[in-house]
Amino acid sequence: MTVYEELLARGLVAQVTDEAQIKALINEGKAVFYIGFDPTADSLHVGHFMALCLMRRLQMAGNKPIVLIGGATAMIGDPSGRSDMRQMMTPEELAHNVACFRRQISRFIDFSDDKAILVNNADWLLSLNYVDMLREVGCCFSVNRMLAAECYKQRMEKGLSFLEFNYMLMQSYDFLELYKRYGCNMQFGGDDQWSNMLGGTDLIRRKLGKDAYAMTITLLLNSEGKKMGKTQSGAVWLDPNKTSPFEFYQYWRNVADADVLRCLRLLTFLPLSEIEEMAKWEGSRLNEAKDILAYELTQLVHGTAEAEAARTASQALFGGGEGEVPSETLSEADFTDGVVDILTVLVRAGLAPSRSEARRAVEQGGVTADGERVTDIRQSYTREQLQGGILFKRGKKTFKKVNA
RNA sequence: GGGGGAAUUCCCGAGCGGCCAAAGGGGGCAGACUGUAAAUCUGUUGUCACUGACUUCGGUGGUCCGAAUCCACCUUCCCCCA
Repeated sequence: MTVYEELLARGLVAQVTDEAQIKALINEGKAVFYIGFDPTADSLHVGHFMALCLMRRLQMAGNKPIVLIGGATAMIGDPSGRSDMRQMMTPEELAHNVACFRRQISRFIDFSDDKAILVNNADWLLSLNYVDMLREVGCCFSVNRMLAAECYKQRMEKGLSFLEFNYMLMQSYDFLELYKRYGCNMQFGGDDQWSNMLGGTDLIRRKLGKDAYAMTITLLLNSEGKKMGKTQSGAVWLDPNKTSPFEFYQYWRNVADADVLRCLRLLTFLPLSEIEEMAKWEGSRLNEAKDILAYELTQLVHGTAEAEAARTASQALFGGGEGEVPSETLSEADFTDGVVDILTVLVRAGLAPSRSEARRAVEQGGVTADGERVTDIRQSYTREQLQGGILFKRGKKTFKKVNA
């Protein structure tokens, strides 16, 4: 199976400019392609992960990846598909984010022996002269066409600032610049990037009279059409300090039945034949597929040791075996007269954001300590009781081992 | 630049002087049922020293016994005209 066929079969391909050309280029390993990552946070998330995996697949097939960090574009903010303007970041925040991105990306892509390139568009965008830019690049864009683009639809109602409106030009300029510098002939990106990417291929054609190609990756949506990789407390991050390997594992272990197969295909490197086998599994057996999904992804992002640990911990909690569970150690200050009350424990362990919520959880019978339901909000524990650690659960899926 | 309108709790959105911690929906959380799934039903959803107190309705100041509700100024956004 060729690389392109595999991408298709996995459902990774959303839109392409010229399928025949793209197919030929990447199958023969002749693509020099780039994907841009705007450092809008201090960690990559699942969407980035998909893009990086795609890079890896293509790199393995002999193509050359260029990772573009959007140090300059992040200062503008891509309005595509957004309903609100992004918050402007300070240069300090940006520099920090860029450093975080670099560190994480290098874990996924092999930069040795010039097999891949990492660049920052701040290196060329920041020094541009406004009037020159308008004359050279601005003249190639039709405002009429831009406004008609699907990605601005929401913004046509809520308002779109001129700042953000320029984002498309910046991204297009990046593609042109990379084409000139490295012979970059292809750009990949999330499906929401389609118009920006087309802007690039258009610009290259107008300025250089050359063809370049673009392909977008399917957005990771669940069966209800919502973006995956998000929890109520925010994104599922790749940084273990922001989303622990255990939480990361649990996120995937808990996907809906209807989404497991799609996730396996889109996110893992497991052979398609194996995944098709799992498609035959029904009912509760799908839990096995979820475990495989969770394990595979945790391994890719955090390594085998962490994946094993997360799996063991998970099985311990839900199955009854033994394993390392996330824990929290109380400090002297948490004890009053040698005891801690249940509400303090829940808040300190991060199982409840406030005492009020902890109280409600207990009152509604949602809290257990070592399997025993806690029924009294005045319940308290001595240092000795906590010495060996007590497993507190809030609901079925959130827990912490608490030690004194 | 001129004219009109809006800002409410996580989101949407009601409220237009006391009965407002603020309707309704969505989302979240918990319980029942389950397979760590989905669907369904129930409860809950500002904080705390929790049958009470405190802080919240863009910001600041004011009127009033009393303001999310009235007045002034400010900030931001939307719409129409240019």
